[in-house]
Amino acid sequence: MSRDSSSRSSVASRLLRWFDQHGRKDLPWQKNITPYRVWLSEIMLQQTQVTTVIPYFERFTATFSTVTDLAAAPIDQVLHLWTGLGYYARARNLHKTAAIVASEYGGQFPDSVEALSQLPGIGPSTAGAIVSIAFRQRATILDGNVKRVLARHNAVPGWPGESAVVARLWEIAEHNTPKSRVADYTQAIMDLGATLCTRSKPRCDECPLQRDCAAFAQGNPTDYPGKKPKKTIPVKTAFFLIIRDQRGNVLLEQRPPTGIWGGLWSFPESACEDDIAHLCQRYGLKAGKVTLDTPRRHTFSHYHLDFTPVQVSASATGRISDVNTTWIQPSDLNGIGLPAPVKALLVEMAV
DNA sequence: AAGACGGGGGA
DNA sequence: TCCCCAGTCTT
Repeated sequence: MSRDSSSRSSVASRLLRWFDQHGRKDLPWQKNITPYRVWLSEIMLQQTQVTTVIPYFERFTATFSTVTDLAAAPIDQVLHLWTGLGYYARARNLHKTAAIVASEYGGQFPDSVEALSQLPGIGPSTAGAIVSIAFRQRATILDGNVKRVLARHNAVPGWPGESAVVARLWEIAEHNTPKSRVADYTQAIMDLGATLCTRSKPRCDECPLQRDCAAFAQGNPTDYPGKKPKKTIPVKTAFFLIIRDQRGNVLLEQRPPTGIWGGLWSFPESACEDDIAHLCQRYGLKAGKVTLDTPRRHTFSHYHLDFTPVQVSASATGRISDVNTTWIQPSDLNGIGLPAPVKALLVEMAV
């Protein structure tokens, strides 16, 4: 039996009934639904919560009405609008996919999971979201909220980072996906995970799936999904060189296109205090007085970065050769992408 | 299969 | 502090 004897209606029909009464239907991307807007919202919502995404989504759609407009924009403008959202590879892939849709699909997104999955930044879950929500065709998603709902409802043990666990969750997700009202169903199960079936303090008393929820029956819903095995993350250190000219402009360098803060602009960076003078030479500068600021910590998912801002008084000696640099005014940060801690430092300097 | 990849918010 | 979130890509 795929269904508990106490359940009189399917998971999907109970979720849809709950969604009709309690679901959120006025989020920005739920209005004027188009493939472009659904795609943009789904990329932004990867690993990022709704309240964080909303202002970014509004700025993007106000700036770029269509995927073709986005494709025509310089990548620096895209990264600038993405500043603070994190996972900047999403922004680079967003721009690549916009270009492909504009040039190879005439500005119209393809409508199949297979074709969508070929585009940069679109994986199986995002493709399922676009097909089901924007094209209203049967397709399945499995994002963090859905994983949590299904892991609890079926008491699926293990951490979803393990391939066997996520494979089992995909099976369940596909089994539950209805043929009709699939757009509302997709919104409904994400909404349930975001608002009732939350990581901590789930509101099981209000849940339409409570009566056949295995984890609720066990009395331990928050034990699902299984936790990621914790490991201590390393600490890295760096010195950020704050170099200003007579007009107060600050020297920034564009980071390589891949890796941490890929394509974003940051301070010249030294791993070692003794290398600061040597590093300055690379920028065509002769270092004078060096003043160390108090260190700060920025934490990534996989390491801590303890960075020390360093005020360097420097005089120009020649041209810069192999690094892409620019001078900017801390009071005018428009047009370029900045990592959050770099932007914070610049904003402090502008005061 | 495992690691890389940001930043924010809740507890 | 720690956890982890509307995942995907690279190795």
